Amino acid sequence: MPAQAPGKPPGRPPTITDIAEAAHVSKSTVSLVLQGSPLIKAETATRVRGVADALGYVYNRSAADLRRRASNMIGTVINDLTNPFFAELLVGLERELADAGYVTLMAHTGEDLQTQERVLASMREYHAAGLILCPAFDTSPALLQQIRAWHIPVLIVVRPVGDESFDFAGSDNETGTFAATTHLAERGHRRIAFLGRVGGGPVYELRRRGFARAMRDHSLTIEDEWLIDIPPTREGGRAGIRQALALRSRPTAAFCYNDIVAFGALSELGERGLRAGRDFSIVGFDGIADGAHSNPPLTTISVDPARLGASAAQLLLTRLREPSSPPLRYLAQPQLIVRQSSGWAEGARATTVEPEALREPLERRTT
Amino acid sequence: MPAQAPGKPPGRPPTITDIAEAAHVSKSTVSLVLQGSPLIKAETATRVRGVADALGYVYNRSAADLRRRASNMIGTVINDLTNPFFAELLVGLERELADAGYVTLMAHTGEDLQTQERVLASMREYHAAGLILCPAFDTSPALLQQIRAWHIPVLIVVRPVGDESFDFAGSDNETGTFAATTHLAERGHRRIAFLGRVGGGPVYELRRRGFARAMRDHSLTIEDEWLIDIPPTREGGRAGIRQALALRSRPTAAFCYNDIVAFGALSELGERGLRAGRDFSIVGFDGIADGAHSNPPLTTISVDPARLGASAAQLLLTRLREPSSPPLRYLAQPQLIVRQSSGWAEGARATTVEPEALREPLERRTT
DNA sequence: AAATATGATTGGAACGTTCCAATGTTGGCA
DNA sequence: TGCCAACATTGGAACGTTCCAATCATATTT
Repeated sequence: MPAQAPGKPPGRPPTITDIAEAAHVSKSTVSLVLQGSPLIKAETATRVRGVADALGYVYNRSAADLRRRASNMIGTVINDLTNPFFAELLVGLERELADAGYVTLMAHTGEDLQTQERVLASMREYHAAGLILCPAFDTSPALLQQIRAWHIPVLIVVRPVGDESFDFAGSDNETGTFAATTHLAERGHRRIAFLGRVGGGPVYELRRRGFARAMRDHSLTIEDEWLIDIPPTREGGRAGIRQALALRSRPTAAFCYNDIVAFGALSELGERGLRAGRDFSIVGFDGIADGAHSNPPLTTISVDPARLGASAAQLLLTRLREPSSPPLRYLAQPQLIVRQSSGWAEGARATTVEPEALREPLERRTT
Repeated sequence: MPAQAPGKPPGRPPTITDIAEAAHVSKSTVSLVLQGSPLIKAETATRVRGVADALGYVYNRSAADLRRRASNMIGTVINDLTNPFFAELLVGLERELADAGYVTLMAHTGEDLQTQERVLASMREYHAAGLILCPAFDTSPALLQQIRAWHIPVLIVVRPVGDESFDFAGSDNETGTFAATTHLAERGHRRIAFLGRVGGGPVYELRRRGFARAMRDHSLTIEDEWLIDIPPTREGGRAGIRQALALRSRPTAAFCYNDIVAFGALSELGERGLRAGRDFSIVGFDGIADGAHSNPPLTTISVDPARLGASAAQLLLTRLREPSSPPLRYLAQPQLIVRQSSGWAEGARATTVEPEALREPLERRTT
């Protein structure tokens, strides 16, 4: 602990040169010690370290970064932290990076392309060792090409952009949606709505495809009006349910683009005196923590966002180690978690006892 | 845009010296131009800027930071991003900092004191211009004294720690809770539970005090068993309701320590076939976005976390401008938002029409 | 016409690291 | 005794900025 008087002005913080003097070695030696180099004799190293502590030395990364032409910062760009999915992803990401000795330079775009461009440029100035990008909607592949010219490793997360030549971590959207829809079909639902964006990009496309495939596999037709175009928000979920309930050939269940939409749906159902899982079935996608404690608890396709974040970090770290290996790719296999929001269709009867809802033992103190 | 070939090796990025040469000025001039100094003639400035763009120049902050002995990074330490309250806070924070030309070095502690200490030290090495700290539970004032000795401005957020000599941004917990409890009392509830931690630190104390004061003001007594000790999590909310409903003198309403707890409570009520707002009343605290779309929508005390974050950022920026002004302090005045989760007690009848639920017009695309 | 003020530009020494090449210092071996 | 290898350590030139003091040109005042 430095013996710096609380009120006193800084007074020129010690540098490796100061340590070198005090320890009667050269600054090169000190530098090597601080880097944990095996070149230095063990006893010298401990002595130097002792002196450093005694002087209250603080490593100066600006200086090191300047000389090394690199930093230990990873720039992380998130499009919507308001969605717990991304918050949880970020948590997993940051933890993994910190464990590896990296520090997270974080920026939020709120889906704004200009902001996105600005923060990326800023991260470049700061010499970020790598970038993790959850691209905003409509991010152009051109931007990525540009970043590539910066010669700084980028990992795209969640939403694929551009060709397959970029490192990518995401989830298997088609398989996940297929599982979700199949689950509803197996519970006897024949009229199933899809609540989400039309033309919302590749992720939407894949989910819609999984939905269509599952319907086909169960010989169910899809009425056009069941594909309900809403923004992927809680508000959107509400609106989607309102629309769905007003349809001629009214669905008895809905797959929701993500958990947020599903929450909106649950809310709207509740306000109409309907209970999800009994009067109407809802399945979400993402597996955010809140889903275990919504009303009712949400059946969803879990991609385990925190784990996805951790994997993404791992991928980038691998890339940093192997700058010129072929594109890396990680697709989380999502998992169906059955909770109370999805039930049996009228007429169809449960032949077995419903499985108890899976409930995470997660226990975290908050606020 | 730099005309750098996509595959080619970097090849020594241009520096101000290169620009100086190309523009036939000194590097001092270039430096001044980049800083937007008024000392330089306008036409020279534009010419230099032109050359810089042409060469694909990128400002090197490591170098600048080394020389200036300072950076434009603000270290932000969050204890629990998993709680949307903090996620929204972070969003507000980051946006404000970015607008002011600062970049956010973000770390998540997950309430772990060791992690907290580690990341703070790391931010110090990176020469953060200032720190924003949402302290983990049981953060010792000693840690803050230590940081003070670093001579780097710190702003404490949400949870006060140590004496009043630190800059602080938070919300008026007592008044907020008072309003929440009053709301329940005015709706005819006489047996009101308090779901939260006992001994959970100053924030808990203040909320409990506001609760007690409101009860007293309405001549209501508080049975000990109504003070239900649960962790401030969704799980905790569930457990709290289970306990509450099992009590001899069973409450008809509950104030929840935060919105997360309230969500757990709503979930548990739902699973027991009870409807919040009709069979039992729930009020939360924080005003996170999800509250507008829970089932049912949540009555809560809103502190507008995003705005709190923005204010916090402003406070720190002020401090950076005025390093030695007296301690700054910002207490957000929380606001009661009445939605459907709180209703009239049995027997008490609504004499006026219930106000329409306030619903934010927020519309954000996600995932 | 000299003196002074104002405006525009510049040299060069820092800032605190890293890392290459060089220098000592041992000890082993022929 | 001399030679070489292995081990420990070291000088010093970068890295790309900033900013002070100095210089040079031009305009204004006396």
